Amino acid sequence: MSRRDEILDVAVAVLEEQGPDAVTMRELAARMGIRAPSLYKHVRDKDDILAGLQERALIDMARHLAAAEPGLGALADAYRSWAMAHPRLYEVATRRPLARERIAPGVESAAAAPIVAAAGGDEHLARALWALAHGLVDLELSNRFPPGADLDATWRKALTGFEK
Amino acid sequence: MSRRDEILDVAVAVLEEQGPDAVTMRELAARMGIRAPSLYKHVRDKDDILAGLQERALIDMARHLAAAEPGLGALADAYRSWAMAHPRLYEVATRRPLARERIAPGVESAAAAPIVAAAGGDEHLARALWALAHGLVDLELSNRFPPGADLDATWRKALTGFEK
DNA sequence: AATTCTTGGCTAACACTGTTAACCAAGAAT
DNA sequence: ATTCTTGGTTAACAGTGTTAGCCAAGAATT
Repeated sequence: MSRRDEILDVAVAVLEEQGPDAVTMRELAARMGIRAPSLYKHVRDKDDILAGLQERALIDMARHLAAAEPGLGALADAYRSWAMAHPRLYEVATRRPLARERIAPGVESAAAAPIVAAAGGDEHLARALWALAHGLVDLELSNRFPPGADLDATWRKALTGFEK
Repeated sequence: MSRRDEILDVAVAVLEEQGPDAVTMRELAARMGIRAPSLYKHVRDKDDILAGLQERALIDMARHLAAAEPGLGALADAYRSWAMAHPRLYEVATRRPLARERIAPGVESAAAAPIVAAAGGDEHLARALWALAHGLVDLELSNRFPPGADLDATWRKALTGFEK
């Protein structure tokens, strides 16, 4: 495993354990037993680390979505459950422009594939479904829904419009 | 107009002109002809400023949505056009937990009202519609859709599921 | 075997961030 | 005439990402 990958491992751990503000060059370095400037021997800058996290999130989510049972409902469940299992990672991967230059080719389309399949190949429908799921997750993660809202019911209602 | 409101005015200007990273206490102060520490006489901390921006965004968006023609399509257009007219403000207002304690009561429900109305009072449907619109806007703003994607068509397709 | 090159660490330092403390002048209130 | 409040000031601190310059150890080359 490359040193860069070790850094990304540590970054994921810090992110999920202590939140995004704790993902600092000095904290990552400390966990690895080195000093912050040494990180730059393996990584271009902090943005490079975040792009790495984004790529990892896409890959992992793609695998999770691909393993879902067939059908729109199961796919939606998979999407939501992945996000809720890795909330910080979901945010950091999602709330920044896709760094297409820094991400291995095919990763983006692999993540999209299960959704496109569920949409029967209709790319507009696929994007609509994706946006719907992302919107629900994003609003839930940033506490925009009133406390106590029955989000299971909301998800069910949301999907009725699209189930054939 | 209170000094706090002046600060928020400046913050909005800096945000839209130079992006979120430029919204710094020293930059805001410089534009007002004072020094950074003086801002703290009118504002609790930087988070207080961001909460103020969030409140302003909600109010302005509520007015814009309320002025839309009746019908789901027009409401969706209004939502999207407001976001595209104030992209940075939309982000900063949306990508942080709703600071309900710092926001005037009624603002949140006023912003939600037009959507709830369009949903015929069904709160789950309203939240689904909101999430759909937010998801589409959010993904567009962070450049997640492939370059050149026909988003008008995606919006049209997205709404077909919900038009009665 | 002797030399050079590369790798991956180090310290020191810089410019910038939000924020606090301590001070002070001017007008309002008593 | 005195005191209090308002809204500004400078100096400073801890923490951020990042660069420059140095150096030891192992790899590679002659």
